[in-house]
Amino acid sequence: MQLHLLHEDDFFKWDIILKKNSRLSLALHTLAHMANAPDKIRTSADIAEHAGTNPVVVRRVLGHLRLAGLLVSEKGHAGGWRLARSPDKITLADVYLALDESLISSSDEVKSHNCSLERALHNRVADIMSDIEESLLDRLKATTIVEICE
Amino acid sequence: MQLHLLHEDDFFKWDIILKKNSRLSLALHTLAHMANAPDKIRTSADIAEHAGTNPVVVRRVLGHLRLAGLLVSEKGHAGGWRLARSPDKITLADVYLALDESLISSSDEVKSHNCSLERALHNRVADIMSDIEESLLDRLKATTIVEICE
DNA sequence: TTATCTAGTAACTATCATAGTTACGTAATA
DNA sequence: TATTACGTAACTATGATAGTTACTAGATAA
Repeated sequence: MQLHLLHEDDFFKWDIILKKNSRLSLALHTLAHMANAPDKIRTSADIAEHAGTNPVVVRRVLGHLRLAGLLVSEKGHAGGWRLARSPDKITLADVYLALDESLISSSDEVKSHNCSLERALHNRVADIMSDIEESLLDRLKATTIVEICE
Repeated sequence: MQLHLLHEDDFFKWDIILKKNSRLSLALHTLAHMANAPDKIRTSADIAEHAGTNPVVVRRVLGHLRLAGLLVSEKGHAGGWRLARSPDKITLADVYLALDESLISSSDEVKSHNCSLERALHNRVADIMSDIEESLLDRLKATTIVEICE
């Protein structure tokens, strides 16, 4: 039925490219607004309305930023979200890493590389992908949240 | 029903990140094998079996490379696929661009940026994304198909 | 001429990631 | 004690991708 069952040499995959993913945008959007008025506490409902999405989605995304120590949240009356530290100490790399995405997906399913060509190919490309991710991070580290809303 | 209908300030999106996408891998895999034996003509069925996928998928992906002038294909008896030029003249950037993917997706749906903050944010991030894609391309241009299978 | 082989492509299905949504538990406070 | 807001599970809807079937067009061998 499926051709790839016929061949044990399971195909390996890399991906650069983009994902249909608005988490990064939502995170940056929110952080930028917070940087402009750091003392204001915002509820997920406020943020969702401003960003045109749903409070649960907001809590989901900002939860990653909380885990990464970029935001703090408080429950109950007068609760909500605020920056955990000065916005000039938060870089785009912090945000990117907080969202736990990776530029490179070298599939785990890399099994038997029968031919040496495939092994070589895999290693070469993996090295290049590492280079690329490193330079991506360097570029993101160079910009803080404050700078993107000046 | 949908909150984003309540707010005209339609949210804009960027994406870095990766897509679940094996086209790049299939393309590189195939090109690397062709570089090793440039005179051999390969059918989509051969390639599919070796890559563990389906001939139609192969023709779909390689079709992009043909449009980009990296491969040629011939129909009929003894037809199939081969390199359109020397593999040391094909860089990873050629392949990446042939597949018509873009690292950056600054959504077309960027409508009204009501607040100036959003305009600034959008412009800043777009600039950074351009930087990143440029350096990605530079890195990919630096490696040829021949080099990834040495 | 005819059979065969191969690319090109449309159309459909299956799978998966994501976002959106509802619902409810937990914690804080007026 | 009622209210507010986060935390999170569970479900649905949507869209991208790959896989698959089936067909057409073109090229060659017999």
